[in-house]
Amino acid sequence: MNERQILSLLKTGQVAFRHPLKLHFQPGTGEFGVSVPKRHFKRAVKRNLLKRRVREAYRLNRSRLGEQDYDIFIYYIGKEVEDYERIEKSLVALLDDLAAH
RNA sequence: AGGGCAAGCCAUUCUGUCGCGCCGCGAUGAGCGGUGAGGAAAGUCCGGACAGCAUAGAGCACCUCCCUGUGGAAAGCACAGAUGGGCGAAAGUUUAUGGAUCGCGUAACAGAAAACAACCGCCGGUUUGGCCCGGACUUGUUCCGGGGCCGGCAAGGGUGAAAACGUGGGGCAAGAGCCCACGACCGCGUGCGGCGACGUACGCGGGGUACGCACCGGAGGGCUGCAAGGCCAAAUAUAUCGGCGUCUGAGGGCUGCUCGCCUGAGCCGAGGGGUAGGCUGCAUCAGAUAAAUGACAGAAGCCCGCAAGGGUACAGAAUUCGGCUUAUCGGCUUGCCUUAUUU
RNA sequence: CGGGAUGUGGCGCAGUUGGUAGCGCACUUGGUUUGGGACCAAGAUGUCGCACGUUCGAGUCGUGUCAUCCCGA
Repeated sequence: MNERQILSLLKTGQVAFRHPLKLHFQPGTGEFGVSVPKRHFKRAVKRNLLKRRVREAYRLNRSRLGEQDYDIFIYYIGKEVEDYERIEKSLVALLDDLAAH
């Protein structure tokens, strides 16, 4: 996703939240993006680690969305580095809600 | 064996499951093959490459660096060394450094004084009519002591970060490098050693410190930076108002000033309108463009702990290279110092 | 990625030639008032972001470091 797509998604898309993730979504072509704010994690290593965990969780669980494709952008809202299990749990819950909707 | 110093190096390793970027083959798919973070990729503190703009030239400013030699494109760079200081028992380590001392400034508090000096003090004088007080006696135009006054001195003075060479002797009214001997320091000259900073021996001369500014000398510096710059696409408008100007010349020529040179019809301010998407720059086996180089699990090694168990750093490329600085669990190699024991 | 600025009492700020660190608001105590506010008097409050260096002596000078903020397509 490029900057323009993200801005339009943030503007027009819907929002769901479950600690430590915030999910922006709208029906689309299956675009995906992640952001971890520099404000909470000063070191690039930690930001990269969190982005990779979120991406991995999305990759393994995106099939839960079913037929409909969504453009999705995820903010990492938490202030601590959470382990993979916790992140996956949150994301699965979010995706299940979205699919049910 | 313990402790320490210096230099260099490494940055855990394997397996399984599921995956990612780029390149090549393939047909665009499936697939196959290759390749994919660091010693600091970091901070952005220096210096380059590269790019754009500028560049007839001259002078003055300004900024940076400053012991010596070598290396280097250069550097607030590296290595080796010199001298002084700090730390250490030592191995070592750390820090400062051009010249000149003519000029200016500062040295709080304390202290007599912080750089002209003279508060206490020490010494001399106070006479022919000639200051004051006390004492002596032979009662005076006398003598003694003190104060005051005049003059000399800078040795001593609880301070201070720092006090105007040290010790001994001479000298003097008292004193003083005032003079002498020895020593320390500074400068100059000569010899010797060294490429050199410098060291050393001898001789001669000298006597108020430290820091900063200014001064002098040498070396370097055009400016801006990949959000530079190039290409493509998209979009349009300059309505109106004010000021300056068209060869007696506006404005511009991206570090200041002066001269000079080049260019030559627009420029500046208010106000208004449009676009802000993509490719390239981006490499010599990383080369993305909201950014790949991974996630999870299990062993082995190492460390801590009686054990259960825990720990296994700092940290993630964004045009690129040479340095510097900072962060960093732990380990290896080599050389050296030191302590203890045994032989 | 590049350029620039700022860190001083609780808050907002001063502090140049290095020499006991200040101001306003807020705070505490006392007075005044029936009570409160306002006013008057007194008082407390500081690792000067952190570390090292230069110096006899650093808020001030130098170097490094941390944090915050601003600007630039």
